[in-house]
Amino acid sequence: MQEAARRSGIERRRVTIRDVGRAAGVSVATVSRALNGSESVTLETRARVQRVAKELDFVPHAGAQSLSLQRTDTIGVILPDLHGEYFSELIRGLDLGARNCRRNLLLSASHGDISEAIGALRTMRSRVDGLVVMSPFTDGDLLVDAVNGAVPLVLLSTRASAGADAAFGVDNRAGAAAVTRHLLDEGHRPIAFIGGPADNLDAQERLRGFREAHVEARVKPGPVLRGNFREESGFSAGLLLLQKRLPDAVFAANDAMALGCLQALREAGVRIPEDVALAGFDDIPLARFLDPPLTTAGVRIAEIGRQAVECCVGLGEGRATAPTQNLFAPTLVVRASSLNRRRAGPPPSPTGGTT
Amino acid sequence: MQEAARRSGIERRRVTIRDVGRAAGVSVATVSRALNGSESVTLETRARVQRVAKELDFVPHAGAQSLSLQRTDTIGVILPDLHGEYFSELIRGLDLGARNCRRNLLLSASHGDISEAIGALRTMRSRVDGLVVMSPFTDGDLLVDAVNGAVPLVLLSTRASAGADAAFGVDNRAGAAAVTRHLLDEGHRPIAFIGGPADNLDAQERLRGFREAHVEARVKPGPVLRGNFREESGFSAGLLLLQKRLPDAVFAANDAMALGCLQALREAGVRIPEDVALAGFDDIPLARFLDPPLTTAGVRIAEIGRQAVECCVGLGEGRATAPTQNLFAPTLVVRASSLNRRRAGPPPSPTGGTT
DNA sequence: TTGTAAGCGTTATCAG
DNA sequence: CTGATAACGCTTACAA
Repeated sequence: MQEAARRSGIERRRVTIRDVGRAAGVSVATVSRALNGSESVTLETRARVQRVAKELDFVPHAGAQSLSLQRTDTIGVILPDLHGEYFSELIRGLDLGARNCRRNLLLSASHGDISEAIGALRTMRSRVDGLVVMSPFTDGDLLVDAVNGAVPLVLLSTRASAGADAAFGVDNRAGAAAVTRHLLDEGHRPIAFIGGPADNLDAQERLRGFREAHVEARVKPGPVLRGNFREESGFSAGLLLLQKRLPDAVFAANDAMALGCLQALREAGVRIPEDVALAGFDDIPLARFLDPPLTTAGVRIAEIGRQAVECCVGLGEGRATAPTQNLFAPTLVVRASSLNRRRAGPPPSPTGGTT
Repeated sequence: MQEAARRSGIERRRVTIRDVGRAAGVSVATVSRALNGSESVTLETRARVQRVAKELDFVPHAGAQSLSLQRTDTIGVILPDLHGEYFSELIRGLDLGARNCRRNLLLSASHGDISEAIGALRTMRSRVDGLVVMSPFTDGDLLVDAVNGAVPLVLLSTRASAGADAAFGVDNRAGAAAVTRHLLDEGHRPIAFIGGPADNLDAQERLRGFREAHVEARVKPGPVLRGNFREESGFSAGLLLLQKRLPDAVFAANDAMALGCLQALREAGVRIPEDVALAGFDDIPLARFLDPPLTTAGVRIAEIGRQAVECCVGLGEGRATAPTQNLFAPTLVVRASSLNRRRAGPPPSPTGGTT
C-alpha cells in the first residue's frame, strides 16, 4: 500500500486486531471488547481471544488507539534545556507525576528560544493530552496562542497568562529578598548581584527582591552584573568583579552562576567566605557539595514538576485539581559560603565554624 | 460521536484538513498536496490553500499523519532514571541527536526494574520509529523479545544482543583498570572497591578491571563492598569502611558513590586524599567541583547519547550508520582526590600541592 | 452476545 | 492538475 511501508530489514508485518480476530474466529469488535474488559463478552470468548492475542504477541497500536479514542496518554513537556542540575531535578518531578498518572512524557527543549518553543508546541499539540511548558519569557501569551486551546496548558515560571489553564512558579521576589536580608544581617555590604537574562521573568523578580531588601534595610546595593543563568556567565561575572574593589558578598541569581563565580574568584586566590561571601538561588543538589557549601534559596524543584504534570492530567480529565496560579515559597538555606568570617584568622576547623 | 470527544472547557473542534478544503473550495487530497509541497498543484491553488490554512490556523494532526505515513518522527528512550548528573548528561546527548535528526523524544524511566522496562517498551513500540534503551541488566534478550523487531533497537550499556540492531557502551574494564593502575602507581595499597549492582553489566566489568589491574601488578586487592550506583550506597559503604582499618584508597564504581563515600569519610574526620585517596568512574560534571576534585574515568556520556539516537534514526531509514557494537574508551582523569599526600604534614596551600 | 460499519485525520492511488 | 476513495489500526454505536 503506502509507499513508506517498505521497512528496512526483515519485513515483519504488525500483528493487528484483525489478525487476532481471524485467528480466534471472531470479529475485530469482539476482540476489542474482550481485550478492553467490556462486560458484554462471554467468558469463554474472552478467554479464547486473550489466549490468541498472547500467542500472536498482539500489542494494540497506541497511535491508532489515540486517533480513535481522542487521547494519547501522553503529556508534552517543553523546557529551556533538558540537562543541568536544575532541569534534571525538574524532570525527576515530571517523571514522578507522569508515573503517578500513568502517562508518557514527550520531552523537548526550546534552548531558550521562544520561536523554537512555539515550533515544538505546534508539533506536540496534536500528540499529547496536555502540555507543561516552562517559558521564562516575559511574553507567555505567544505560547498560549500557539496552543490555541487544543489541550490543557500548564505554564512553569511564567506570569499567569489569561489563556493558560494553570501556572506554577516560585516566589522569586520573596526568596531573593530573604537571601539578601541574610547577607545584610551577616554584615556584608556592599553586595554585588549577578542577574539572569533580561527577558527572563524569574530573573527579573529575583533582582527585584534583591533591591527591595536593600531599600528596606536602607543600604545601597552593590553593582548588578548581567548573566544568563549558566555557569560560564557566573565565571565571567566573577572576572569582572575581580577588576574592581571586591564587594563583601556576591548574590548570584541562581546556583549555576554562583558556582561559576566561585571558580573565578577561587582561581584568583580569593577565599570564600573569608574574603567574599557568596549565595545562590535554587538549591540544586550540587549546592551542598561545593566547597564551601553554598547558601541559597531552596526551591522544591521536583515537587513543582510533579504537581504541574498531575494538574495538567487533571485538567484534561475535567478536574480542576489546583488553583490556576500556584506559587511556591522558597526557604532560605544557610550554609558556609555566606557566613561572615572576616574576623577569623586561620581557617576554622572543618567541623566547627564561627558565625 | 466518540464518547471521549466530550472535552472539558470550551468545546473547540480541531481544524482538520477537510475544513481547509471546504474553505478553499478544493478536495482534501489537494490540500494535502498543496501543503506538503507536491509538484502537481497549480501555483495559484497552492497559494490559496496555504492562505486558507494559515487563516484557519490549521496544524496537521501528527497522530493521524503517523498512522498514514507509518512513521512518527519520534524516538523512544528508556533509561533506568531520568535524573542525576549521569542521566542528565546522557539526556543532553540524546536531545542533541534528536534535534540533529529533527525527531521528538519520548522518554521513560524503568527505575532499574526490567519488567518495568519491558512494560514501557511495549507501550512505546507502536508510538516511535525507534528505541534507545539503556538496560544494564545481564539479560538484554528479554528486551529484544519485547520489541520483537517492530522498530530499530539500540542498546546502551548492554552486552550486544543478537537481536539488537546496535549497541553503545563504555569499555568499563579498561577504564577501571586504568584508574586502579593509577592508584597503585601512586603507592596506595590496599585499595577498597565499592561495586555496583550485581546484575549490572557495567558494574561487573568495572570490578573485573579492578581485579585484573591488581593481578597484573601482583598486588592483593582490598575489600570489595557492594553498592547500587547511588550516592547513599556510597555513603553506607564509607561507614562500613570506617569500622575497620582504613584502606589507602577507595575506588568507587561510579562518581555518585564516590561522592557518598567522600561524605561519610569526611564526617568522620578522615582527610581526602591525605588519609584515604578516592576515585570514581564516569566524570560527571560535578566531579571537578568536589572538594577535593575527584579522580575518575572520563566517559563522554553525552556523546554516546547523541550517537545512539542518530544511529537509531539511521537504522530506521535503512542506513547502517554505525557498526553494531560501539565501545567508547574512557580516559583517566587525575585530580587531587587520588594523589598520595601522606608525606605532607599540614594541608598544602589551595593552589599548590605536592605529588 | 456478536458482527457490521462508521468514524478518528491523514496520505496515496487511481481515474478523470 | 484535481477529486474520490481506500488505506493506516483501533473503538463504538447500531443492528442482528
